[in-house]
Amino acid sequence: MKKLNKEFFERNADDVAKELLGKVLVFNSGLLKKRLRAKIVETEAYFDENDPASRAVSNGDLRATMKMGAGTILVYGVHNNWLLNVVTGFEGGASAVLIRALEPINFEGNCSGPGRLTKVLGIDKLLHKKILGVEIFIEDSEIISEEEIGKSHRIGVTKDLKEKMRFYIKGNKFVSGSSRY
DNA sequence: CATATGATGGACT
DNA sequence: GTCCATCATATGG
Repeated sequence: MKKLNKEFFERNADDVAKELLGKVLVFNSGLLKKRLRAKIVETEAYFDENDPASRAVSNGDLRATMKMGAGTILVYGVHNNWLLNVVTGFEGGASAVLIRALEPINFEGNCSGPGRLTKVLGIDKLLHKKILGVEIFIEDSEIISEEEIGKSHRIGVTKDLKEKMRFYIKGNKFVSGSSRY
């Protein structure tokens, strides 16, 4: 199975977010000495200064990180959680895709939620600003058709865009969900 | 150093 | 649906 290359991420964040559904996230856990694999089932797209929900607006470090090359890993800490993102678009632009939920393939754990999945995998800010490829990368896999992709507003965001920027695989039980969603 | 701030999660009505 | 504990940053003095 081939790794997704940089070109895959050098596109609009919403396109990347949609196509990332069904792909396989691979995380080489040095701590567990194990290669963890999980299917991406839920994502969100974030943009630049024009996106009121993006932390690129108010956070200098995140803005700088999102303007780095496509395929850069961005780890955002909020509340007591780490959220895993991948920088998208071209260098100089500020956009990223947030990985919100995973379906575990070769391990056990509740990965239905951006904070949960990082906790289960053991991801923290050590990965911040690293490039997708060694510790963590994404493999090409099944393609989710447009009809199978559900869309909604982004979660927990105070000021969201009119556009629906959250994408998930319809009917997948690993998609994060509760009364709040 | 002090303080404000949540891309959350979980408990509760 | 609402409420709130919690804590690693970012930022300003």
